[in-house]
Amino acid sequence: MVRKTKEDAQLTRLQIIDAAREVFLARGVSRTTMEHIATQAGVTRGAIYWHFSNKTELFQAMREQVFLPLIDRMDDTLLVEGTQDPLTCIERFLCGSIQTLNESITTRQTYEIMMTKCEYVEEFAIVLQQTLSNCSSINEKVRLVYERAKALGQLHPSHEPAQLAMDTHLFFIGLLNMWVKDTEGNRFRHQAIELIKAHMSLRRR
Amino acid sequence: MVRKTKEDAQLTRLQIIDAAREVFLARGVSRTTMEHIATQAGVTRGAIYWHFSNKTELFQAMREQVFLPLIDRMDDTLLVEGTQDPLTCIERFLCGSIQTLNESITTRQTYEIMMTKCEYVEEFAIVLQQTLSNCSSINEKVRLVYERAKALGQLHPSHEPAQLAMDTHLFFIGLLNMWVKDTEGNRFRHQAIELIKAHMSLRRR
DNA sequence: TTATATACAAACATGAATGTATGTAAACAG
DNA sequence: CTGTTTACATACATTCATGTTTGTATATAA
Repeated sequence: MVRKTKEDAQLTRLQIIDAAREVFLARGVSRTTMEHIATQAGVTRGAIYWHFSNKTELFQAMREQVFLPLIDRMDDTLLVEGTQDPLTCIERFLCGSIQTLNESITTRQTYEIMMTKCEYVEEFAIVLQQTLSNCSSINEKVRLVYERAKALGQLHPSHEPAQLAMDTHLFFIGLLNMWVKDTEGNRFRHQAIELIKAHMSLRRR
Repeated sequence: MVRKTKEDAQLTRLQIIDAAREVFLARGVSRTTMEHIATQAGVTRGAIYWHFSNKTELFQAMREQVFLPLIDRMDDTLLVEGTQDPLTCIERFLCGSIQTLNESITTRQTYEIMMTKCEYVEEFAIVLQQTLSNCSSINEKVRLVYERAKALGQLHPSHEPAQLAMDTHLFFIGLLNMWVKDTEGNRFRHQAIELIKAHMSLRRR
């Protein structure tokens, strides 16, 4: 059972990433051994070291699997103007993210790993910086939409788009945090959508 | 240089905790070795194992050093009613927490460790649960204060205290997260107070 | 058809890190 | 003044994870 076809190889690669995600979630990234992942994937460490040079690279692959498509979706939802009124745009974006978490186990697990099962030091410190700059760009985009809302007179005159955007952004970071940490699912998960709507209704004139 | 007096012993205990905090911050909890901590503290592993049975216990000690006093302060600020109007109460509580982070290096470092340099698995999973229940109680207290505000007619009639509390709570979690992660200090740290005031002003009638 | 590169498995060598056990000098109790 | 306990340092044994090397069967290119 060696030397598979190229497609077979890509399949084991995906199996390894899947296995890594499971084990990372259960044992934390640091305590996870290549051996753990190999066993979970039904291969040997040799296979893993063939596809990835070390655990960090494997972690990055797992991360990109969910984050790259997510960034694309963000632009679609937030920046396609004209179709909807701005505030609904933001609301949809926030709800959409929660919905993705609800529907995609992979995304959910990856978020949980990144928030509570990973230490951002040395090679991983970059990830934190990437996340931060990602946050900045979200914030920027939300601000632009609030600008449009203000131009359309949908906001209270005393509210500044920049501050509203930051407030929404921080609210959402908090929501994501609690959503992910609330693994029992009783407290936040099923009322997240309501919370978003309540948050947005604070802004509507 | 052995067998210090009891006070000396307590002092080395504190030195060990200090050293642990420094090393945890720099290398992450998992990658930190007892040897690392010992070297930083200027003792041997023997000293550490005398005071703490393992790394987890040492971590807990470091954590309690800042979190126990913090919980006390929270009650004081939030629950002493009558002196101030409710909304100012909340605002003061939020600003006070940020101020503590600004003033106390120990608190700041401990928060950073707990947010980005620690994996919440196995023995550490309890910490996450503790933090969550802590959050619930904060949320509860904030809600009570919003109830008072509503009774005093300080809120828009359409705003429910429970939802406002959750919104404020999530905003604050997000703010803490970004504050801590923004180690360069240029983006969030110096505008945190403004953000809190803007957030609260959204609520005032 | 043969040579080579691929996709792994298996074996090996090395380097930690942990916990414990033992040693020891000084504080303290009597 | 002596015995005991304290507060460590030192030494030891064990476990374990990593990266690399080697082996190998098969796809694939030529």
